[in-house]
Amino acid sequence: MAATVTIKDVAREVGVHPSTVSRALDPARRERLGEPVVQRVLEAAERLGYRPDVAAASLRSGRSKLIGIVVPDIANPVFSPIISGLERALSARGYALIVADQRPDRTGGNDLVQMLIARRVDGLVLANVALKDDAVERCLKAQIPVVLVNRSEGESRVPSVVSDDMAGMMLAVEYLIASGHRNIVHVAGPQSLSTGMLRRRGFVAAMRAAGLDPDVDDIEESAAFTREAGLPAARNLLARRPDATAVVAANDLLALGVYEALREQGRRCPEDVSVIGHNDMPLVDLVNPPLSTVRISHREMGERTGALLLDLITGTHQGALQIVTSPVLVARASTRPLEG
Amino acid sequence: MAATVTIKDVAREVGVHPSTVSRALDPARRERLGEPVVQRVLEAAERLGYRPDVAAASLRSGRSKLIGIVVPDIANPVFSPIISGLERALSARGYALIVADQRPDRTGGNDLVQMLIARRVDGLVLANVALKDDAVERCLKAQIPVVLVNRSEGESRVPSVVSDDMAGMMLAVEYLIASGHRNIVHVAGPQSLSTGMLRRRGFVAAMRAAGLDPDVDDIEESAAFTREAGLPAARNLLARRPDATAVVAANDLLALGVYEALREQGRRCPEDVSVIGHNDMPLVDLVNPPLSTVRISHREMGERTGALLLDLITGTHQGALQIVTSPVLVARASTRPLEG
DNA sequence: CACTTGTGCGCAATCGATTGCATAAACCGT
DNA sequence: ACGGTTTATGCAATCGATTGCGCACAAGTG
Repeated sequence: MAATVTIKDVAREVGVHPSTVSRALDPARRERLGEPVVQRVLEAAERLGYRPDVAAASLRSGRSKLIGIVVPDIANPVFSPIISGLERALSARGYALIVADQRPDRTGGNDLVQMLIARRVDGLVLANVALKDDAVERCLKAQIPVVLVNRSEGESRVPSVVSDDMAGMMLAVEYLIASGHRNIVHVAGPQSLSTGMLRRRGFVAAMRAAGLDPDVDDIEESAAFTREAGLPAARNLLARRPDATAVVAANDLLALGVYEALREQGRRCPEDVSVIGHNDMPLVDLVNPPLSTVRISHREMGERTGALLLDLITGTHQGALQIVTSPVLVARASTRPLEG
Repeated sequence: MAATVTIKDVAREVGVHPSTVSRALDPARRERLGEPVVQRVLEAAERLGYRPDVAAASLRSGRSKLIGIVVPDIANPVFSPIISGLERALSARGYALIVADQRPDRTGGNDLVQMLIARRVDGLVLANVALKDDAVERCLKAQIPVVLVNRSEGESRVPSVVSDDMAGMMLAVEYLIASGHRNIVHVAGPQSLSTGMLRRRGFVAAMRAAGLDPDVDDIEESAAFTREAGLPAARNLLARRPDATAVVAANDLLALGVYEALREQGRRCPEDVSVIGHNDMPLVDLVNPPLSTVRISHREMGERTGALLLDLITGTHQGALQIVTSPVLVARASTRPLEG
């Protein structure tokens, strides 16, 4: 078997003490050592094929070079690019990523954060916080660096990386208004999530700014950010407001639910009703009709989350703790100007 | 600060030796202990909020309860459900998952497997092997349990969980033939991957079985399993075989590339040309026209991969080492019978 | 030339849990 | 009642790397 080569073997090979090898291998503390020794250690380590034992290092130093991320669903097209971007940022700096999936059916969901902490992760990313979430409390209490991504908390107690959800929704509404629409309604996301609440606020703000004061009838809250939840929500909304000429959905999946509801009623998109989504997830440019939406770069959010978290861990962070990225409107064929 | 409570604290609390606590906490070796002691230990551990230090346990025991997975792209709709299913199977048994993304731009891709091994993972899942891949060699040499998923190796040296790619493609072709099509062509995937090669073989086999002997002109190999690669491949193929009435693509993204090529040429799907894909990824039921395809349950593959790997690790495995799942045909609107 | 200052490295304790072996107590049969 | 088992638990070494402390030896100072 490949007898695992330890720091001791390298030390014996070079003729120095293990502690010297340890120092020589760490770029930070290498400075205090003599140049020739460092070279010999490096050469020997390379030659013997030395790989540090992360477990041992972690045990002694308390640092694991591991980051944990908790997501509601790995396969969700919103979260998978976030994970991807995060992994990229982390691996570039020698960190690895543990992914934990917070499905509702999971026994004691709160255990997830505990589990990751028990694994001694150096930092944590939460992609699933609600506006009021005790997972954040637990991280705070555990003194562990944590960054929220995609969704933020009610009170901003911890750093976060999010899209400007209000602004994104305002872009969508303003675009419709500029196209002549006045009877605009909103399929909102769950109001327990920042994305649901802020997008709804953006809707209301943009409508008011145009002198259109939306009332409760103009908004229907969906049970989840899914196609399945979008359909009944859209049905209700369209029944209440048959005169609506445009529907703004809180995300793309909900917008696809709206498509289905319209189809059920025999109304056409965009001829009868314009629809606009949020996220610009893959393939929505190919659905029928191609969906107008608000584009968010989830991958970029993941990358910036990683950079922020690592800076926090190493204590080198400077700059804002609340990072907000700017979404852009992508107009496709599901929206059209209202004819006079 | 939350002074981390160790096994020693629990031992002191109960009035026993640390080793006793260690045994009491392990369901396997608990049997050999007295009932009352076990109870008191469990109670004390619970009360003090004891969390085992995985790093310490890993160092001593050599087991990390970590599994690594290497994927070509986390955000790919084929691989993200695999990761999701895998994570579910693993977490149910106390294992956590480290995800590593094997992007082409990565410096020294082979380091990924090494990196995971250096982190002392108990097992490895490779979702990105080519037919001839030295990553497998390295795992074999490192004596580490490994399972391939989605793609298999040329020589079956290691366990794998894959869809029956040949059979899936034959389903597609047979369906078209039964609908009256004869001039059927194939946009193949990269032949360096098992999915690309086996699906191509399935195409050839099904055609031959129907007495139609396809030649090289009927097949165009794409550079990658992407929409972008599908477009030029489809262009070439349709130029060579303008009389083709049906195109079978090696996966859904390639099929979407075929859509674009048809649109460029002003030909309609399915009126002029039927198209069929492979994978049944999310949203292909909503594109225009809804794509007929061969459905693979990637999530289930992920779950079975996890179960297999854990059985391998614990040495309790019995049964086949090559698991093959059966795909099903999903007929939608992109295919239609050929009118006599 | 003695004496302080500094540099480079060795020493040994330590992180927390696991495990082979030792041992004391309980139990058994005759 | 006693030797021989069996059973339950204690003991201490161990995994591999990190790190505070301290010791040489060299360089610098009066």
